[in-house]
Amino acid sequence: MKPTLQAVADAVGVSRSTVSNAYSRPDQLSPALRARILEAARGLGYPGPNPTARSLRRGYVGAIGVLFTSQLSYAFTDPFAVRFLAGVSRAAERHDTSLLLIPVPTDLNQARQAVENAAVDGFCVYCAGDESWALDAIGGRGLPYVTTAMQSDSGPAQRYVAIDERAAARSVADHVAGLGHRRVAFLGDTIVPGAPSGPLRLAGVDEAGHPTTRGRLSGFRDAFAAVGVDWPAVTVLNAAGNSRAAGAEAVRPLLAGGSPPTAVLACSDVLALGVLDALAARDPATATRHPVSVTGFDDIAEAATAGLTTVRQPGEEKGRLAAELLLDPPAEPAAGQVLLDTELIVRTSVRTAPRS
Amino acid sequence: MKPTLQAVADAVGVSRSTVSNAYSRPDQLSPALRARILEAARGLGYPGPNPTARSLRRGYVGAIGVLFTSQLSYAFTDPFAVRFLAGVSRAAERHDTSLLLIPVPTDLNQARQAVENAAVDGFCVYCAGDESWALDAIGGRGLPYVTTAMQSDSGPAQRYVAIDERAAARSVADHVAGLGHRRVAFLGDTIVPGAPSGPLRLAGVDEAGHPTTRGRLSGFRDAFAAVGVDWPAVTVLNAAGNSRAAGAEAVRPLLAGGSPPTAVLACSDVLALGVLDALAARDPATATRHPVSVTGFDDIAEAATAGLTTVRQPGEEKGRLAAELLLDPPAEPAAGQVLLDTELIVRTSVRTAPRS
DNA sequence: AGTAATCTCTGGATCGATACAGAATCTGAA
DNA sequence: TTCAGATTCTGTATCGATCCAGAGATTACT
Repeated sequence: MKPTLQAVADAVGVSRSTVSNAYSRPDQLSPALRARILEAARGLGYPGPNPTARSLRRGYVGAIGVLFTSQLSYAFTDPFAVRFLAGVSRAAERHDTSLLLIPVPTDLNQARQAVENAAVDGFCVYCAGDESWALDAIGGRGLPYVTTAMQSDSGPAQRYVAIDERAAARSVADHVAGLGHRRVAFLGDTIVPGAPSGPLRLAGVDEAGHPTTRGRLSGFRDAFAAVGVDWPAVTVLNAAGNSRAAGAEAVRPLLAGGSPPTAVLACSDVLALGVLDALAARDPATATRHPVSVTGFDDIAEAATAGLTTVRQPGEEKGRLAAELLLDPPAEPAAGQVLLDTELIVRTSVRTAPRS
Repeated sequence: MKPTLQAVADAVGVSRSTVSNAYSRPDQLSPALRARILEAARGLGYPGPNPTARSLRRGYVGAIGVLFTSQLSYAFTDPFAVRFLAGVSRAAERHDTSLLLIPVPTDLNQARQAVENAAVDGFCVYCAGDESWALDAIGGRGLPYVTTAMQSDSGPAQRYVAIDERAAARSVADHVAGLGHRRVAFLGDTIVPGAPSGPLRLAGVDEAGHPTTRGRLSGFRDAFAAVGVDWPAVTVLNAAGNSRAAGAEAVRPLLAGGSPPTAVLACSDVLALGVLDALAARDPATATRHPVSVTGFDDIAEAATAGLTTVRQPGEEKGRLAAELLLDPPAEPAAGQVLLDTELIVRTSVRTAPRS
């Protein structure tokens, strides 16, 4: 059994409080006594105050939770999520705070419990779907949180670091439309829960499940509606997951068809890279007959080497700011609602539309 | 103030224990009473047992620490570290365990304290230098840990998931040597603490600070010694960090020189990619006059697209196994010491050596 | 009916520390 | 010498739960 504070106190012949002070408030006792205490502690093999007991008494933990409402390992699979995490960790470092990554079970009840059982002082919630249950649970515990998307019931005190998804998406789509593309496809991840990979019939963007996807699709739609390509004329492609493979698989049938789109606008770089994979796999003849332009979203590192035209959002900055907002809340509530700028990055993956 | 267990107990008119059981041991009370209790809890806004108090009493936390002895944000910057984390998180998910990522201050005393203050049940230590102080601190707390490298004082109970660095490095180096390269350079990150970027005079590999680097350099050395290229004849290049930029910067002077090496063997893919960057930046004339082969180490995703010849080590597997070993220790101590297989991946970045 | 076994629930002890008010000792100035 | 003020240390209450031995009430069995 590891010795406790009490054991050290007994060994030195002082009170528990004094030993505690030796560790946590050195100014409260003479340096000589403090030295004696630490010495004795070393001798007994006392490793310092028990972190859990300390948190209980102090009422704070020194850690913030980072919540991915999907599978935790996703956080390390998606390059953009990784950059977000990098930003969060940078802020955490500055504040001497640890990061607790919590696996979220698929069962909603268990998921809620996971959030309720996390020993943290607050949460950074990475939004990639419906996380209202999580915000509920966090709020129920009275803990502060910051999200990466404006919440629908967003009050003035609701903190977030987000981008204007719709405007950002519109900027790439305008670029594509401006180059003459009219037969286009929009590609998104799990647009409708449970839908199969491939073309999807959607009455409108409102049917998209995730707010982020909805926002991006809206931007795409707006741009093409502005040049006379109305909603039913565009193809909506559903990918079964946010991965290259899923992106490639989703477009494949369309590419094999007689008149493929001249451009595919994807809701993420990862999906877009998948499209490029699928295009590269076509035989050269069809490739020259039917050139296909591609755009992504996020501007991850691979996008640059792949020459992918995309819209950049500052991932690390997003994470850093979110954590900063949580750990060091601004006095002005308005300062807690941040909309980051995005930037259209033009590369080689979009060409002028071929004359039909 | 949030209500406590006691408040709920009072409201229902039962004892604290019973309310506690309602949450943690449903089989210990009648379903009817349990329902009434949970109902009352909802009514009062009781969010469930306080995680910290629970851990204190139960004596375990439900989280494991992941320790990067360098800067925490490094963990998300280095692709191999990210894959390791992905593996750890996968295992954590299976065991319903959270991951605590702890920022480690540069000051050694504070660093030790950070480890001592972490509320966790054990540690996965990602080895990338000297972490003996951390292992000491963890051991001092009586917590279990698993490392990613054989420790020097490794007893039979010492758990780790590692690779044979030397043999792995030798396999790529043999490949390069077999293709006739004799004028070569070895590139490593921070080979000697504080050394500047660029060529380094080393009496032998033993002078390399980090065990991992030492192992890899040894493998490189062995391979070339076997074909008659002895240590003083090879150039050792020091990179100031594990990044593309650092890799590129480290080789630049050598490439600019009159007789550059015909091959550069890097201790990591990231560095190797940096070398490729530097090579691509040369003017075409010198590029054809002095072709340079390059090898990496790890086989990260970018290596494939860059055509980098490298040696693959299973990063996710490493993380997964490490966490698994920690969370579910094997009865046999020998099973706690894992050496993973590596594989030479031949791509296009290594060509036959030009005839001198 | 009698007794054992089972099911529910209770209460005090405990996990390992920190907070805070106050006691004891020491300083220095009048 | 005396007394206010600073310094150093103590002791009790407390953070919010879980554990465990055992009390009552029920059920089961012979």
